[in-house]
Amino acid sequence: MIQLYNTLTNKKENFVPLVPGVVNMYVCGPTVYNYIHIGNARSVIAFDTIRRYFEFRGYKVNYVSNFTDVDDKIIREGHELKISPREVADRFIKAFYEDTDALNVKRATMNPRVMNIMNDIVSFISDLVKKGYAYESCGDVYYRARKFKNYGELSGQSIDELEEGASERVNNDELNKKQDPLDFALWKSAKKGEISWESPWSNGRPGWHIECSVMATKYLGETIDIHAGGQDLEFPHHENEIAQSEAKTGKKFANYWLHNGFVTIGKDDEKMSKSLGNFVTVHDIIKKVSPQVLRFFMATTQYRRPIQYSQANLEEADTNLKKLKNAYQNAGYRLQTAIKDVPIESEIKEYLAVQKKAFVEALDDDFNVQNGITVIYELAKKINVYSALQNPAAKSLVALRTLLKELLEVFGIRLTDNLGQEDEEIENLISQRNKARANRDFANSDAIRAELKRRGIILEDTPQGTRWKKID
RNA sequence: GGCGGUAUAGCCAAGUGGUAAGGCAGAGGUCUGCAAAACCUUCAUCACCGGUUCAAAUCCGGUUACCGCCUCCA
Repeated sequence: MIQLYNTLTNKKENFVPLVPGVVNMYVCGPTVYNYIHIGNARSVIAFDTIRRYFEFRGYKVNYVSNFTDVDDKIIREGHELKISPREVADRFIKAFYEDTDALNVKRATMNPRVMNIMNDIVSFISDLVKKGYAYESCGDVYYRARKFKNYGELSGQSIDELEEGASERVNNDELNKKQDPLDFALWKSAKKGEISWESPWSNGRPGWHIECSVMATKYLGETIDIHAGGQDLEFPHHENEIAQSEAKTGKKFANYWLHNGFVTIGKDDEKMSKSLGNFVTVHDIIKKVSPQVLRFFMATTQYRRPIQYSQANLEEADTNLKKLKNAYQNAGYRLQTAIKDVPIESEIKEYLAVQKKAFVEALDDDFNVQNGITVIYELAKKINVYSALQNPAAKSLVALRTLLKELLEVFGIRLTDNLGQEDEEIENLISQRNKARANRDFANSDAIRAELKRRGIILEDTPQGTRWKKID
């Protein structure tokens, strides 16, 4: 039984989907006005990993994540680049896919865009107006927060406390239009020259929160299993989504709310964000660090914990990932000389079952990837020990490395064999080197090894002979 | 001020009452001509104070420090 920490109740709960075997999840996606930063990547990777785990456990996952392509920042960016908002969005949606593909993030079942569902948004808002949950004011439409009785439920705040915070910062212009400082915009009339869409109230565009309510209910149903996003979206974004959706449908919006922790940066572990200006984009980072390493680094930290982004931590992830790759490749190499015609030892069979069970128990517990990765290290060690035996059975080697591969897939890590083969020139150099070694002409043999290393080829002498691989 | 989250070895990090998993780094060793890869051994009393208990990192009370949300942000 999978257990999830539900932000709505602040408790770990058994996960029971509405439809057995199916998970409908909605994940808040980025505003596409720039390359994604590693904080966005963290969220994307965290929920991709969770999705992969659900699939590993046999669920079918319908995964919907939006692109916010109507927004002040996009309009501003468009002005600067002298292109339309749509072109800004197109450009950075393309970049989003490039970056997330590099991170081996599975494509969402669907990535709806705000511009494409304008009619649905207008109709959703109209319903809220009809029901008395929203009102028009000077061409804008606002949501009556106080009218929704559970307002504040998700963030655990009483409405009066929220009111206090809100009243301090609402400016006069807003205050004049709003009946209450807590009310938030569903529709904003366009300023002169701004991109806009027609509506019963004004030519304008939607407020920020409404798109997710519309998309989630439109594509996944009035009640969804899981709604996810960054911790900073808990209030007001998700609070407002609940208010909008539940006021309209009269049904519970989402059964489980999942929020990922932040990426921190610098010696003070400060939150990284676009507004603080201390952000690092994935686009830049993967020029220097293998995207697989970044993926491994993030996927092996439990989604609710903060992640400290630092060179040292990335390097450690790199070391650890290499170790796992080596185990896989060591077994692959040994396969060539392993005994073919014997069955898997029962001890190995049992071992694999025990490890897999331990992995599932770990991840079932609110995706405790730390304990999951411990199982994987244990498995890697076993593989190395088994590979070093006098007479390993090919079938056991295959079974061992298959489990390793399968488990790492959950983290979005793809293992491959990278042993070099069938390169005549390199094979020749290796056999020259081995002749030199046999003659104890180590000066010569080391020179050959150094030359190959210069060309990106690593040699490893094993009891089964010399193998080589490319530096990755 | 309100709400929430952290605090375990040099670093990352498991562990919710029974005597501190795992990884990195470090030290020693095995294998190797030397390497590489790998394996073995070694390395902490859990922020602080007080309490409950036969027994607490784990429960209770208090203190301190850090982070986040309450305004656009994953």
